[in-house]
Amino acid sequence: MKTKKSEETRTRILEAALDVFRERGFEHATIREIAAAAGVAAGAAYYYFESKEAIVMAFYERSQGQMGPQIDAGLEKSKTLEDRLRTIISTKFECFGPNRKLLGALSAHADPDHPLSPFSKETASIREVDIQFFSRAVMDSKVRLPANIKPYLPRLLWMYQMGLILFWVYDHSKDQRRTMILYEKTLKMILVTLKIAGVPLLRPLHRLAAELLEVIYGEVPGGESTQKTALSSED
Amino acid sequence: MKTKKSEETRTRILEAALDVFRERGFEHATIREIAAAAGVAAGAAYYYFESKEAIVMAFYERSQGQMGPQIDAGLEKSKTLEDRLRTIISTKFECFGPNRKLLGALSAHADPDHPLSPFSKETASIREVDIQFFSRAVMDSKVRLPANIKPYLPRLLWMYQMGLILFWVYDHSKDQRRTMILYEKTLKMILVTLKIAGVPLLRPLHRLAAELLEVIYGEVPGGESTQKTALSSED
DNA sequence: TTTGTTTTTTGAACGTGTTCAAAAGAAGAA
DNA sequence: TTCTTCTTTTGAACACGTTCAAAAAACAAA
Repeated sequence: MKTKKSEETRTRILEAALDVFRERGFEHATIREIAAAAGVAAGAAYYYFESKEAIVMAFYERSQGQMGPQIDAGLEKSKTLEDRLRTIISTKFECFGPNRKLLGALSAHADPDHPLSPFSKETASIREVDIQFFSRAVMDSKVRLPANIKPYLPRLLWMYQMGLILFWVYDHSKDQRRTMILYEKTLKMILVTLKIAGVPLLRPLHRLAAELLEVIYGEVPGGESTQKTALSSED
Repeated sequence: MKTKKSEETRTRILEAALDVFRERGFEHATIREIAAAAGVAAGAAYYYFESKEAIVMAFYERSQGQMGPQIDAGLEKSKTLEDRLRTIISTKFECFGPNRKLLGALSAHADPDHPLSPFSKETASIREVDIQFFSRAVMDSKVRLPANIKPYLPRLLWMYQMGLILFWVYDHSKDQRRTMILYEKTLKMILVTLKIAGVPLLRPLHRLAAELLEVIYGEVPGGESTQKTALSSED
């Protein structure tokens, strides 16, 4: 039974953890310190969270939840694909901003089998919600892409955004200026690329890309499949 | 003084570690187990290696050293850019093959500040040797690229290769078939892209790419700079 | 050989994330 | 209230990576 008090304790621990993380950095923060700050025993943290890193994950999920409406509203207003992508990505930068470095604790997991990896089946639902934003951004926009590539576009854009965020997390430059330039330039490049995607010259690239995407994401456009991991494998 | 015996003990520990890693996997292998297998006390490992992960790094360096001549010989023989790139990349897959999963222990570090990150200043010399291979591959090949992009090509190809390897490390498919397809298709795509890079239609992309690369790598083509990290920042 | 110096090895101890049996508390049911 | 059951909390204990003072071994100079 989900009692009120229990949920309160959970957030108290989460909040305390975020404080300590911000102060000491993720690695130097100790569970005992966090527990003390939350006014509970060390073991209590493990009643609510699977691991130290899972606390960061909880923060991530919570942020994602809070971003949802904000992104929805933004997408409502903006009309062009560029505006929509900017809405999604900029919102993330803003919301994660105060805890930017914290995300470094999660980016340690490239392994899709690790529960906390952005590509794991455990994080599938978070990821799917996220990809949905990009689906909406692409939907009824003027992009004309070959039918065998278009279905993958939202996932590719999500991947792009993950890369951007990763760069951002470790960007030491003032106000993460370098990330902003990366953002600006690469976004333009993507839009230009989508714009000229129709020219016959690029046909060979399309073919290759389509073949590749089908294998990597293991899906034919229109077919159904139970894909759980971000880059599904059928081993 | 570097005694013979000392070096021998070091490799004994390294070899024992690799055995245990292969058997138990990196995470489940314990230092005490490794030390026991090497016939030394637990602390001894730390006389020779900075950390458990540093042992994997040592393996990486050693492999890199062994690959060098092999790649050199291969580059000598092959004439086209495609052949050269295949030589470099395939050699890596072959050499790392038996210890593929081990590299996962290193890929945990996206943080360029971490000593064991592929992008850190500590690993700069390894990285530079590696990038040299790609320089040789590009050198006196028929690729015609704008002068403001071409200098970055070796580093971009190195980055591409790192991505491939990362995918490979976590590829569960039989014989890493999916990675091989990714390899095949993306390599073709890169070659096609380089081939058509000259057409005027792509001019806007060139401009954006050049501006971006200059900021990210912090270098003007021809200027000197003391870049230490893989994606240098001037904060 | 003896003495002094440097390199190597040891293993106990530390700090940390994590586990878990047991205690404490909350919520009904009587 | 008292008994029962479920949830929450505790804190000692564990395993592991790592440190380090001290012992041992190797070496150099006399």
